[in-house]
Amino acid sequence: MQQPGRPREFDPDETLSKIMQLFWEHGYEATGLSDIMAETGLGKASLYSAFGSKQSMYLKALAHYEKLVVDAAVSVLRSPDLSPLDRIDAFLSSPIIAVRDHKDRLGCFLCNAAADRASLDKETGVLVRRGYEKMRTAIAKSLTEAFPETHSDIVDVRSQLVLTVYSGLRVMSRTGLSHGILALAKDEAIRAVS
Amino acid sequence: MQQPGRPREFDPDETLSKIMQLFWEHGYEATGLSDIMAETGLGKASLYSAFGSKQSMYLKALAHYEKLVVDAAVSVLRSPDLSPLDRIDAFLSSPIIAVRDHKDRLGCFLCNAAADRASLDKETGVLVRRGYEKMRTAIAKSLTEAFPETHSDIVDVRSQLVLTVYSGLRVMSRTGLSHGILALAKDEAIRAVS
DNA sequence: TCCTTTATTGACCGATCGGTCCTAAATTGG
DNA sequence: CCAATTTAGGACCGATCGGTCAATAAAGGA
Repeated sequence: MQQPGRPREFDPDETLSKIMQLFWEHGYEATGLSDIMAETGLGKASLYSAFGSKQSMYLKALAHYEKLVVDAAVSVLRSPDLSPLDRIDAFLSSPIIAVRDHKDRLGCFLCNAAADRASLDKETGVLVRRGYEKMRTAIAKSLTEAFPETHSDIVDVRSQLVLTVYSGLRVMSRTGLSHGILALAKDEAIRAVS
Repeated sequence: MQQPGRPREFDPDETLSKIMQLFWEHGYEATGLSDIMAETGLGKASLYSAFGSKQSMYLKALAHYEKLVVDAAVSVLRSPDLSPLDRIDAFLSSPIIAVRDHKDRLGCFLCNAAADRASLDKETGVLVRRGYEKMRTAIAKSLTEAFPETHSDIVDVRSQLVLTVYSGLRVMSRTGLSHGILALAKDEAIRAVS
């Protein structure tokens, strides 16, 4: 079953991934329509008809990040193959490993968006908070599993700490800080919630 | 004693403070020369002759931030009126108080620069890392004072954790997150290094 | 007073920005 | 084969971008 009219020649999801990469790496203002056209190979009008304005592209890219990357992180935090504490370790280690193995200094799109756009654009703030909360909830679940006797208030506090450390690691990783220094903070954070 | 030629009609330091505010709040790309002209009341050419290109203005603004804000934070961390641990508490509380009392969602210019520019511009990365290191050293000094018997390696690790939490708090504060939630993480971080 | 030096002002520059529109191409159902 | 519908490509839009320049103004030294 297909709509009448000429079919589109690109995969919107794939294209959105490319747009996401650009905004993720360079931020909102530093990414031009021309960059997006070059990266996706699409014309301006195609992009507009598919995704709307630049602002709308950014929000869609952020939502796409939530679906791809945040949900993957949440999966790690629920992986049955690891102990609850090892899952949190893996969660906090991922930014460090990215730097160490792939010189990946993208950081976290949510964190970058927080610094870049959240104070200027309410919708961005809503999306970022939602993504953060997803991760915090998953962290809290792991902590509860690791320490069933701990009061839930304490779990909330500690999960917030883990999330804050994650956010800090991601941001600092963009400055070129060595992964060794980042790993220090991670290990101490794990110790703090154990 | 004065140079020959027409004297400038503005205070470069005051002007740089205004430029700093703009970049701090809106980031590099979202701040236009037109914004800077409006805020400072100066003509484009005056700005250029005094501070150089936009890129150079940004770096000077970042260095200005280091001198004003980072050094002030370091002073807090050395304040003789507070116990060493209370100084660290005050340091981590400042972003939360800013949100609570002044709805100040600027975050930390260093952290914003890290997310915004550091991965695109090496000089920005150098400045940001230098500012971070200043703060970390001051934190380490307070920790050593608070727990003289602790091994210096442990102090380094814990000071890095405090700095990471600070960075995370500052970034998350820009999303509109309530100060109550931020305070949770802060208290737990203090507990972790105590 | 006149010359040199520096600062201010506003016009001006080409390039690029985000966004629109029109035409041609490709598909459907009739 | 013929509308109707949707996409693709690219010319085009006014606005704004960062940056320069020449003319003018204001100071000091001689």
